Amino acid sequence: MEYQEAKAKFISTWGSLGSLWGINKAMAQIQALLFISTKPLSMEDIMGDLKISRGNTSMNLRQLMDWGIVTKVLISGERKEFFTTEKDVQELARIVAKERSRREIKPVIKVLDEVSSIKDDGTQKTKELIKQTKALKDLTDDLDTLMNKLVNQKQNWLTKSVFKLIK
Amino acid sequence: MEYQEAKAKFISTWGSLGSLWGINKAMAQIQALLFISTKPLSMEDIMGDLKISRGNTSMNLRQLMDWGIVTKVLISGERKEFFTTEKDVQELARIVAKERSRREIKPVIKVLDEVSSIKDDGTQKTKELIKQTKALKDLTDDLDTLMNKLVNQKQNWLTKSVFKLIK
DNA sequence: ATAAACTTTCAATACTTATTGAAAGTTTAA
DNA sequence: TTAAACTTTCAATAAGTATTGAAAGTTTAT
Repeated sequence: MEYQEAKAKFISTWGSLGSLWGINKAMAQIQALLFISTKPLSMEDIMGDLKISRGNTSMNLRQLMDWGIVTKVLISGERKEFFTTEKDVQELARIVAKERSRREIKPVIKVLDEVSSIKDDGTQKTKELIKQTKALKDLTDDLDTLMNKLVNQKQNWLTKSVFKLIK
Repeated sequence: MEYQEAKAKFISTWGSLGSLWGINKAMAQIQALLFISTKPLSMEDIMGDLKISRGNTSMNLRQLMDWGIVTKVLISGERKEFFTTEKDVQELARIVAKERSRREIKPVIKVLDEVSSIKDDGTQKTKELIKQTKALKDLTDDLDTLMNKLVNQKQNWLTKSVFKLIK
């Protein structure tokens, strides 16, 4: 496999995988492109390479910056803006985990908590609703806590954690 | 909040959350309905309660059965088929984790492995592609391993794991 | 073997989400 | 201050997904 083919395969796979880590295709592809680039890229570079429109590029770069995954870099002598992504995969994982927790998991925990706190009117179906949503709330809470714990151990958190659990 | 309101809120939240655990809205809503039901439900029951068509119900029930989350139950004296979902949240989490690993994560690891194994032609950009996809592959691999480890500890795996990591 | 009861399939359609591109907005240099 | 260089916005539209509903298929009882 040649460089071009490998690059295309990587970007396309990472793009369609976006949904797995909660972002859309174009966002994921832009991030992938920056991730394997040896230097910051301009909007023109990105548009050209991925063959997407200026508007699309602009909006998705902004979202990536909102997530804290991509940053603008100013290159002296250049009028255009250039962009880079976080290059360390561990740090990238930390950012993604934190954002997803904040954006998606925490709000769900809140709803589950509300629902599981309704008054027990003594009927079977109410008891079941309370019991099951409570169980789901506890599970979600535990998973969220675990994820944040993992991710906050800066150095080599993953290897260490895997090791702890294996032994 | 009354039973009906709480039930509706739960089903709707769980439905829109489907994407978080990798299934579609109708699938998630059917599962949610079964999850808080005190007895198995027929296709009619589900269609009526969620106000979705027969075809939609049939297809999504089938998918839920493919995932191993929902099972048919035969009720003697009844001609119709009835359905239940796994009621234990821990077991549910195990199933979901395993399926997602198999369907999504493993295939990605394979691609990352292929891409990171291209011949190093000595250029900067090839070196960067290899280095970064390798790092991503290792991370994904570790996360997948960790998830499967977690999930295979049958009893109270989550609480235990959280405890281990905290202390 | 027939028909009623029930389930599945799938082409048509509705709904949702992503993308374009050109106009409006902003910044910089002279 | 002007205009060129660049970025953002957003209505229109395309692309992608989910849903319907009716016809075809299957099972069961007689």
